[in-house]
Amino acid sequence: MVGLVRDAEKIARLRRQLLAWYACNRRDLPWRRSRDPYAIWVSEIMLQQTRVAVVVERYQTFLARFPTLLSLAAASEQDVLALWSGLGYYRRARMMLKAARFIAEQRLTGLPASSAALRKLPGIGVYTAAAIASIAFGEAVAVVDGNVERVLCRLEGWEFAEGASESALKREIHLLAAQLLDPAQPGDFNQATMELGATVCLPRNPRCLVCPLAADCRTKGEHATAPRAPMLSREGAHALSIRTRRAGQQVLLEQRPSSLTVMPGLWQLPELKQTEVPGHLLRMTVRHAIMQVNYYVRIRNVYEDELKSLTVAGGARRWVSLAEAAAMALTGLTRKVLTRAHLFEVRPREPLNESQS
DNA sequence: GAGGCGTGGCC
DNA sequence: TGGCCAAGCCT
Repeated sequence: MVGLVRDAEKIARLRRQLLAWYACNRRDLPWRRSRDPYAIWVSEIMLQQTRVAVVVERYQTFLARFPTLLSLAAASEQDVLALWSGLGYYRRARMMLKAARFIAEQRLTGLPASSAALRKLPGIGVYTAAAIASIAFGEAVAVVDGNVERVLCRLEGWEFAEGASESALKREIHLLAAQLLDPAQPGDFNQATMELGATVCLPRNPRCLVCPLAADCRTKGEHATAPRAPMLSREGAHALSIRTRRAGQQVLLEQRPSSLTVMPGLWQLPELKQTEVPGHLLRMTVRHAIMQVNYYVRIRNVYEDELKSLTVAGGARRWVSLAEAAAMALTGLTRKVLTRAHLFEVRPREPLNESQS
């Protein structure tokens, strides 16, 4: 399977073409302007299973609020989650905070500088350890993420065989990535491969005409991808209420119990039963996907004096101003509803929520 | 090792 | 409209 090892010339050519392409085509992303290992770390955690466009916005805000590892270590979990609100996979934020506190408690000067040491920190797996080590510290270790897998499989014509173990192929991919890696500039090489996968060697419609590796590619983009687990799409439905005080501009939020596996500790609008949002009170409907479930959520207003007659669930509750709410660890759905209801807009004169029934 | 963990946007 | 993702990690 590994046929490259004796072909030093081909390896040199691939490196040269990839790096030359990257030098001209790299996107100007904020974390590429930093050499700070902490900043690289933040970007890599945020980028896990998350689109670049979303991360670009959040990365700057996060670093402005927590500019150093020590400032993060001193933060409360709720403050960190508040900045993570809407990004999803909230465990990432919790683990990053945990790692920052661990480093601070050990009185270390910063992140460990080797991939092996990084790997021991919570939230840093094989990929992230290699990414930080190569990009921030120049360690000659290859990264393998979804992009690299796709690029190398297409390059070599490797396929995920039906029913066969994926681990053998994954091992080959790691070996090949390690062979190709340019030890002189591992950070750039790794980012170049990922960038190629993200912008040229696309999953569905690869742009082979502009690919710097096309001449050496065995598939020209034609290759079977790994069989995906069939996505179940269930329909769920529940209702949320925007509960407002008539006098003050406040909403009622409840905190999800810390024992939950999904979004523990985050704040949300109180839930209602479907029947408690009849059509004439419906303010809006929001589609919101949580994992593999599409929820069609019905929203109504509930004023404070109506609360007693409606469903009451357990959990901590707080009346908060909209400014406070905007700064809290809201679930993505709640943030979406409050934004879409224009509650986060500054409209001083307008009485809140009385425009519709 | 498979399943759990979020979300906004794209087609 | 609704299915399908996108720079993984943990258990």
